[in-house]
Amino acid sequence: MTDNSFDPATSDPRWQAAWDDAQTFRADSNSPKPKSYVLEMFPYPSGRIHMGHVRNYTMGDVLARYKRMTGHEVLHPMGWDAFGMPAENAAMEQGVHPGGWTRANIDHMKTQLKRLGFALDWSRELATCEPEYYGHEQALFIDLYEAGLVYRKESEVNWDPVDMTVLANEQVIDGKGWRSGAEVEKRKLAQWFLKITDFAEELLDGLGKLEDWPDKVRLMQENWIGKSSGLEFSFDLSNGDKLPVYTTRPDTIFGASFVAVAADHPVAQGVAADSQAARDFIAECKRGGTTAAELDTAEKLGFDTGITARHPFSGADLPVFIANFVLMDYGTGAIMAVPGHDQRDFEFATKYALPIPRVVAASADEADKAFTGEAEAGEGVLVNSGFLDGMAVDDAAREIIRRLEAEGRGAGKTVWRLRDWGVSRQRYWGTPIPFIHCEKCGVVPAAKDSLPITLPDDVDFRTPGNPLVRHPTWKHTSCPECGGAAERETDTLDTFVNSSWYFLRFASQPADQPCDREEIAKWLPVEQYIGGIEHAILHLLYARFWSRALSHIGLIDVQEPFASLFTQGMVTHETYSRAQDGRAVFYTPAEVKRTGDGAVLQDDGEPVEIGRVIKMSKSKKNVVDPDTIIARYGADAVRWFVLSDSPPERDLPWSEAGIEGCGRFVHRLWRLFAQHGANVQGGVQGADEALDRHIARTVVAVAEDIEALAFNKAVARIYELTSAVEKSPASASRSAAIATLVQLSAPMMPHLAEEAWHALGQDGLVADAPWPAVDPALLVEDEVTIAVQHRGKLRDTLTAPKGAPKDQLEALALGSEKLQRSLDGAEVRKVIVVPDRLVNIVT
RNA sequence: GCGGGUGUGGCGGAAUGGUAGACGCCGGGGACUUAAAAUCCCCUGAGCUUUGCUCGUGCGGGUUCGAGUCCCGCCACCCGCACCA
Repeated sequence: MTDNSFDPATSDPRWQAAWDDAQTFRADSNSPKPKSYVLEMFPYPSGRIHMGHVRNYTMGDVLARYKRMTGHEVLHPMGWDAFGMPAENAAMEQGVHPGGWTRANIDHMKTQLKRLGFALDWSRELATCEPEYYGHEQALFIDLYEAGLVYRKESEVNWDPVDMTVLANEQVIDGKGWRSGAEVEKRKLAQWFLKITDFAEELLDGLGKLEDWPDKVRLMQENWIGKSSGLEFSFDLSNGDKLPVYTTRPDTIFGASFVAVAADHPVAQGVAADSQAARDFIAECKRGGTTAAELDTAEKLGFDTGITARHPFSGADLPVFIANFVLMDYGTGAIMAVPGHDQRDFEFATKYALPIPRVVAASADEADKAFTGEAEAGEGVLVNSGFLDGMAVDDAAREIIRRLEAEGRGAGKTVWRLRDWGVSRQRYWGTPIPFIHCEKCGVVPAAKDSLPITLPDDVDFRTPGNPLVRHPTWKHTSCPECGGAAERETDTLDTFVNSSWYFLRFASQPADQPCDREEIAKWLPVEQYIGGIEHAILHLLYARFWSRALSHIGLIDVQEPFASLFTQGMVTHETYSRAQDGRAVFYTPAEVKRTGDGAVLQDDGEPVEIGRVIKMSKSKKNVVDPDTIIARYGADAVRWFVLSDSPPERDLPWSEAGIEGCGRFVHRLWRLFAQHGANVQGGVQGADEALDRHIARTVVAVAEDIEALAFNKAVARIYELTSAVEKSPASASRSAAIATLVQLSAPMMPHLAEEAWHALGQDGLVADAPWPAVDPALLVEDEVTIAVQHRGKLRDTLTAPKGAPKDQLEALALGSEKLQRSLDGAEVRKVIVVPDRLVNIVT
């Protein structure tokens, strides 16, 4: 080896081709090795990959390559979440077909991913927009229907009257359609739903077993499912009606001083029918924002209906208000308000001068203690509550439920926040819902042998509305039951359905069914799933639901598809801008040159303002293009950068200086390998024990770091070992260290590692090499450094034999000149000895 | 407002209750070179009366022989949200 430079432009493609030719990363379902399924969330084919993808897929890749080296049969697939609105937007804006646009994007992005040298099994690639995928999804949808997990009901949508289309929430801006600017209407449509609520309890319980999921994600899902238990009972109203309310604090029932209903509650509507004031108030409630933050800070408002509600125990007449803080779609849309023990009720009661009785106190003798400006939601004993007095909160709640149930006036009830999943989308670019509307037979599933029901290609997006509805022939078919003329369902499925089972199809892709039970059992669950926190709730909950639902119908036997979940941080970059006509104009990093602590625009040399480091986004122009970076530094430098420095769960600030440093390190490593190749021919002898120990330590530590996904730490250790090897004189140990270093860096810098492996004269691919073995004897240190402290402050460090007895360490420490100077003759009162660590002298 | 998280040099960050700042970036100095680039070596938390000492992990307390780490109370920022009765 005489060539002293490493050229990624020629080396990267060479090794990528070598892996392809050898089908190195093809997963064998029949392998006897232990399996490992490593999966990253598959991308939406938007057109180009971004740094977030690079970071996500590099993490998974390092793990996949490492797992291969440690003797696992690894499944590491890739595919495309290929249905969705951006393709239809492109169709409308650019006049291209969504399918053509999507497939071109896939081609391009696949090329980009290949440039990064990912160890992917491309033979299992799938795109959800292909009939080979969505046809099976249609079959699954029919299966779920037959199992009673699919139904239709009326539901409200955002309707854009100009574009004649349904809008997603994110497409409604200030109540107007994002494209047309038209006032959005609420329309009721019959839509398809999946019965996720049947699995609410299971999905909640299952979270407890997902120990390798972030607590944060589990908590978010728990809150989303939102189980609460309480009491539902009815008040008798002064107008003769009954008003059912739901409460989670039945124990505080004697503290109820008013009753409140939501603005769209039937009672409110009834009052509004002949009261202009009520109508005005209801309109006002609807004007305010509906987010939690808005509502929380908004003033509590109420409208006294004049109706009263008879308290079920005290018999008191409580006023009934319409209140802006009561939600119609939770519980019964009406509450008993207990101001003493609920902060919202407290604020309301204070504002409208309603009584605030105390019914829970720390002890019985504090029954009349005043409130200190806020409600008390804590534990205690019941007071001022008749037959409940003296009881603990939990016991009182049970007693109230028992009594009301015995009297047939109410019942304990569990209420969930989780609602059924609406999967209908009135769009073209999605999986056609495999149902047929027949005038005679009603809505019937398509025959399984008629699947896939494919999308028509001859559509145009110049006319408003869903092309499937407008298409001259597509929807016309015959009824599978009676054979008569019938129409296809023109709704398509939510794209979250596509991503709810793709990980199954990766593991097993028979032609005649969605997946094979045995093969699924072989590969699932996914050992490590990696993706963004933005999918913490919906995607991950839906995927868990689908696994359960498909298990429920006997297709697979997987309750939890993802054994371990990791959510990586975002890739960020500082922003560059100038104020122009009172607005900020942003510039891309490529247009800007950093100058020490400032930055100037390349074009005019004038300064630009350096803004906050935030997530890369097109609108702020703080993006760097992976292709440009790969072209300049090579794939390995980019991979190394996204693994370095920042812990993977935190944000990664991209910087030009940082990637340059990584590029330098790649070449530095190469020089080490290349020089060694030149030197080794003499056959170097001799051992270097310190280096041997360092290698052994590093091999173990890097393995631990990779398994913990602590890539930044693994990187630091490789830096350290590199420096140590560079500084060490020629020896057999050094030769061994260099081969080891190649193996250690192989998961992270696979191209360089292959090139070096080859140059060192090793056979085959380093991708197929095992993880380096370690002699356990080398991990045992025989000398340790002891810290010598005086009153907890470091005064000296000493070397001592490992395992030295306490008195020996104490004597050694007391012999330290530096310590004695610090002691300055003071009386030693106590000596703390921590074996192999430190001696602390207390005076 | 509620829930969760984070806070350590100029920057990204290390650190089972036991030597704070590993490793990288930036910066400074030097070597090599006609010169530059590349590369290599050294320095790089602050302060001071500099063989060394003092201070220092958002702020204020506490526990401990010893606290970045544990406890209590604050502050700032980030993320999530559904007034869930």
